[in-house]
Amino acid sequence: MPKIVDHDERRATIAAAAAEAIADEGIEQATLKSIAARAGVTTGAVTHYFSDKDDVVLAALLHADEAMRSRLDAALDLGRSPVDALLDALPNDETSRRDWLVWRTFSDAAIRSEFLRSQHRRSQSQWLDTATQALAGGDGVTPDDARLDAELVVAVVDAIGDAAAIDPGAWPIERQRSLLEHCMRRVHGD
Amino acid sequence: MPKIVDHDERRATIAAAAAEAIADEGIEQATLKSIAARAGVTTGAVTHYFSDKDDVVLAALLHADEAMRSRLDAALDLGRSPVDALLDALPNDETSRRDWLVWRTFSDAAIRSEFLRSQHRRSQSQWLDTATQALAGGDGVTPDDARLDAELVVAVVDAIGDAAAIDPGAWPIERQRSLLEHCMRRVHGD
Amino acid sequence: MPKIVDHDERRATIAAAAAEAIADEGIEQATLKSIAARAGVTTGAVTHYFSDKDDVVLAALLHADEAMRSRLDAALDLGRSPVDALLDALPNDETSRRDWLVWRTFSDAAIRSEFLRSQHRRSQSQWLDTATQALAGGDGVTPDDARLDAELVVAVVDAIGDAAAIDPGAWPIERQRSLLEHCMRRVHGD
Amino acid sequence: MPKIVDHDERRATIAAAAAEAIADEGIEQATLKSIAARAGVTTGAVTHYFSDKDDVVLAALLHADEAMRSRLDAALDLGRSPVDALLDALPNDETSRRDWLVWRTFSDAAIRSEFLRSQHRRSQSQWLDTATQALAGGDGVTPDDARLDAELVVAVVDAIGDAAAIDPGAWPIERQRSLLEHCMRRVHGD
DNA sequence: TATGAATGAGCATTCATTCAT
DNA sequence: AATGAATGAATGCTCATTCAT
Repeated sequence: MPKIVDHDERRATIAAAAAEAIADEGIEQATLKSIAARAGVTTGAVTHYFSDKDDVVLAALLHADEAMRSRLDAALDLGRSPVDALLDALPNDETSRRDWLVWRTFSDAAIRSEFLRSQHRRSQSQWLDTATQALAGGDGVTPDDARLDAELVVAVVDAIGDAAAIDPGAWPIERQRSLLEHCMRRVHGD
Repeated sequence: MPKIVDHDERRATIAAAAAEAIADEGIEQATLKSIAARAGVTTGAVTHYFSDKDDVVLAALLHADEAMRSRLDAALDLGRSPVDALLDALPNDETSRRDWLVWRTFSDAAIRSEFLRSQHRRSQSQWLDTATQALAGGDGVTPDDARLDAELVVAVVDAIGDAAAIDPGAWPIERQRSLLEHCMRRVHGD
Repeated sequence: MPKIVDHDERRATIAAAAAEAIADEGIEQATLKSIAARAGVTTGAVTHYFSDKDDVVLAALLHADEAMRSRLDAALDLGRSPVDALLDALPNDETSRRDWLVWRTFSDAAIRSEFLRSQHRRSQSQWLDTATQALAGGDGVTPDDARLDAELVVAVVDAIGDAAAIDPGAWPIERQRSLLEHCMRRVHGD
Repeated sequence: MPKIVDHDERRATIAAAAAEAIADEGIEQATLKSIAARAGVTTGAVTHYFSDKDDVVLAALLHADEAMRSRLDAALDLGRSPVDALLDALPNDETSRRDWLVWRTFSDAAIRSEFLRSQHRRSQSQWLDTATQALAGGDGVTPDDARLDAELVVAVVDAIGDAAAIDPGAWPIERQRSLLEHCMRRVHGD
């Protein structure tokens, strides 16, 4: 019998290490060696679980995407207000910032890959669906406007997340909250 | 007698070629050789006018940033409405999309460089100032709210520009206009 | 109770798989993994039966050498004419071509290994002995000439086998037969 | 002005070094590093003049092929007898043996490459043409038989060259001459 | 007996950089 | 001012080998 390992768990560990490396060093500077070192294995182990670097990177991107979505869903499930839930998902600590940085990388990679673009689009529309649901229930709002309101909120969240991930110093949580709440006020016509 | 060349013009040509290369191939894949080829010179010429690759890249980023700002200013000077002016600046053709892609690269680079981060921040606040001015004049709006409205619009424009640069197919100009106009409606309380 | 396996049979199976792999992919491209896959086992099993890759390769070379010789001996035992027997041994189907390709590899390996060179030499002289016997019986031929005739025939067979193994399209069986028969005619003075 | 070098001469030097390396170490063991070292340059220089390893190898193969042909042609031009000329071309010293070893490698490579196979075939037919011409002039020999005689001689020369390249110790020049002269005697019906 | 996880050395290749001309 | 030859470090990747199970 071979050494017993959980193949999927192993892949997940390496994917998480890769996400870290990508966030810290950028997608090109994140070498197999640095990814392996973060995961505490050798480069050979990485190529044992992934066919090539693209494969590792893809796993890292999906890993971070999934993590971001989970964070938002968890917050909503806990019954927090949309604003609070979104603030939970925005880059406010090491982990969430890391995921936003990886998400940026995902977007960049999507520019030059048909396949990643479709993944990216799918992920985007899931965000939009969640937002549309979370914002539902306003009176006297046409479905078209409801959709546009959701797009508006998603756009603002994206912009805040991007800006805060790039320059955390310029976007403390209070600034994030203040802009997000203003957005909600404008959307609700207050 | 040495050959007479306009040093600055030469640098600008190469910077523009580098911006093109970065947008087309990504910052890492854009090699000195490919940049030189686009500019119609040899790698030696590039290193003659720039100290190293970072220097070329910086020039390319500033070049594209400048181009985007000019486009917006020009549109406003022509007396176009804020919405039309912003749509002019958003990625609607090869050139504007290219500049947005370079802007993304700029943002990425700012993540890991103190110097670029300060440049990036300055560029962002110029956008915000322009937006604040362009949107000014609403009655019964407190200065704080005016500032937040401007931030909101800038955020939405950033998000649209980003999304459209990444996935132009998903963001035809009509969609850009429709979301932007909705944003304005909400801001003006219609 | 340990699983019961026939050690020698197991080695033979793997050696045959290795011969196949070497003929198909070349000696360097034939990896332990690809050899194991052809044999329907894991790489661990291969290293269990052989000390290292060189050992597997050696077994494959001897395996193919043995197969070629058997094919010639069998044909002669069936009472076929020397020409027909040799044509049987030449590369005329998948199997015989494969063995010739492995034989080439054997020769290559012999260039850089004292040990393989001696094996190779022994194998060559067995061919020569067989040929000398098969061609024996001409009248008025001195023993020296008989030996040279045999060398001549072996040389021609080697050359045909080589050429046909390398470029089967250029060496259909008719061409092989025609050259071989011409050789015999010249040897017999017709 | 750049450093002035003769591009073609540079390529030829590296190709010769590669031929040496291939003969000494085999095609796979001949690394770019070892080739570069033999040529007295760095690996970067090799890739500067050749697009990749395949390209270097091809140049080496053609280089050796050309050298062998030249050697035969030169001997014939000097008015030597066919036998003497062929013996000149056969592996009798370091250089000629090296070329025969590279020729073997060429043949091997031709097995798996359509392109090399066509090159190989062309080279083979040039040998045959030369042989046909050199042997021409026998009385009472039909053209068909003349062609077959040439094929026979070429086959024997190939076989001797191959054997002598692989195992020089077993094929001193006297043995090469003796078999080749016997071949000629049989062809001429003595 | 047999597995396949893990290693790490070695490869071809790419590329920013230097520099003789 | 401009060239492009040459360098050499670094990368992704392959693979024989080892070994815990």
